[in-house]
Amino acid sequence: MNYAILKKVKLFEGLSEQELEAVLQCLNAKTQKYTKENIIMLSGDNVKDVGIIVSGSIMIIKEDVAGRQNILAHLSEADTFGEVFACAGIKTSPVTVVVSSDCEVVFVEYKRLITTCNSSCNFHAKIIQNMLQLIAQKSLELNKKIDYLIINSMRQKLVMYLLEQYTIQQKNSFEVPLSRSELADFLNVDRSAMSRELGRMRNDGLINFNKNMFTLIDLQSLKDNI
Amino acid sequence: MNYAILKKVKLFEGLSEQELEAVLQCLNAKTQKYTKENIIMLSGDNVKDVGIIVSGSIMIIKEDVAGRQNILAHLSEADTFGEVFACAGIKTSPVTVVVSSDCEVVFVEYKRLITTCNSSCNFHAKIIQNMLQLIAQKSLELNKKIDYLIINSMRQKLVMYLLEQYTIQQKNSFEVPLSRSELADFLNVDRSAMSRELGRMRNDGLINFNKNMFTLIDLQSLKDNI
DNA sequence: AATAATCCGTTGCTATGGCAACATAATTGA
DNA sequence: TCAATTATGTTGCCATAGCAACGGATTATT
Repeated sequence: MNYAILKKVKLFEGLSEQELEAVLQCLNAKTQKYTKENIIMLSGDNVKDVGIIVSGSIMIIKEDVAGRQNILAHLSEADTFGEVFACAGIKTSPVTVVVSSDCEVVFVEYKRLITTCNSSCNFHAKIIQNMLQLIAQKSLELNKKIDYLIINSMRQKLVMYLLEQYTIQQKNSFEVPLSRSELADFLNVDRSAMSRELGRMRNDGLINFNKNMFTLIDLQSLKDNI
Repeated sequence: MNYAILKKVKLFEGLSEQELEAVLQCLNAKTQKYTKENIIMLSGDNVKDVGIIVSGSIMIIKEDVAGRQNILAHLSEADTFGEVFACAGIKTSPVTVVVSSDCEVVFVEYKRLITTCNSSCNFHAKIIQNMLQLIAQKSLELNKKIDYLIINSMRQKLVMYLLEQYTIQQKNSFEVPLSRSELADFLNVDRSAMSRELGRMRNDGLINFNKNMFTLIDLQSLKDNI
């Protein structure tokens, strides 16, 4: 077990190393390795355990009825997945989880995670508190995702995304962490149409870009486009 | 205080009447009345407390950058709102809450809700457990909302909605709980365009409707339209 | 290095659906 | 009861964006 990473897991925040070891034992933790493109969980699959990413990264995606993919989230080291479904007590997953770069995942049994067992596992209370925060924050992320989805102009979506990156990275020039097709899937638009719109925005003197480096030229006009 | 309703609140599940009274005292519960159309909380407002609906109903909405409204949820008696934001520890609300029919809301202080105070309030543990489930389930609802939003054909959205109502109500003919404009806001489409599409679906022999009564005529073809 | 595979931009075509403007029906309120 | 307001349906216009098909560029594979 990679304790260096596991210590950083939000779910285990505030636990001593000893407690952490005990937890993992108590939760019947098991490590599993996956290679890129593999599917860890398919929408409709039985939700078994909560996954903790120890290395690599994954994507949480949804497919609409036409089969188009939509990226809900990118997760990497020390992130967890499946806890919401576990806590909500549903049987099948509403999302698909795919490996985005070779990864190692520790699975723990969720039943034991949220039900206080015997007195020797009194860290459960702490874990439940952590879980509460974690799930609330994930809920907020979905909320934000919805902000993107309810916009129905592609340019607005792009502006919103770029301004958000600008806010995060605090620079006019920054690298976007998504490939073009990933960005399109994230914004729920067609890749080629997005490519065209990015070109238009460049023509309009709003932005510039080269590969994944984007430069916001006219911030004010960009904001006016929202 | 209307204990008959408060007893049904998910958050207080498993509490005795005495405990419930103690909780409300401990949480500094205060009742507030609102009339239709009023705004209980505006997107961007400071999140203060958790609201519990004792009578009437409300809507949780989001506005996109262009000002178009999107209905996230309808809540009524014994439902709660604001708990996610409270638990996530954010300061401003990402959603707007409007009164949909005259209502009475009990507000409780969320800080006290999730932090165990003194020993006399040992029901906190129970409440936290309830909170965990509640938030997880709300997260799932957002997940479902996203299912609607990522679809980009209006007919598919409508079919999805109607089939869901069919599943819930177990009848080929049923009343939809939303007005036309509410349905449009819920599906994130233009009302008049939706009206047109509903007409097309009727012409195509898929459905029939009169006011809020809908009849699914050709279930198979409907499903094929997904 | 050569080939294959993937990524990304380009472009033409076209259906979809947003918007506006109006008509009619239903509901509310005085 | 009548007027006013609101809800819903209708329709024309047209911009947006999806789709498909292709080509060049970049990356991976052997």
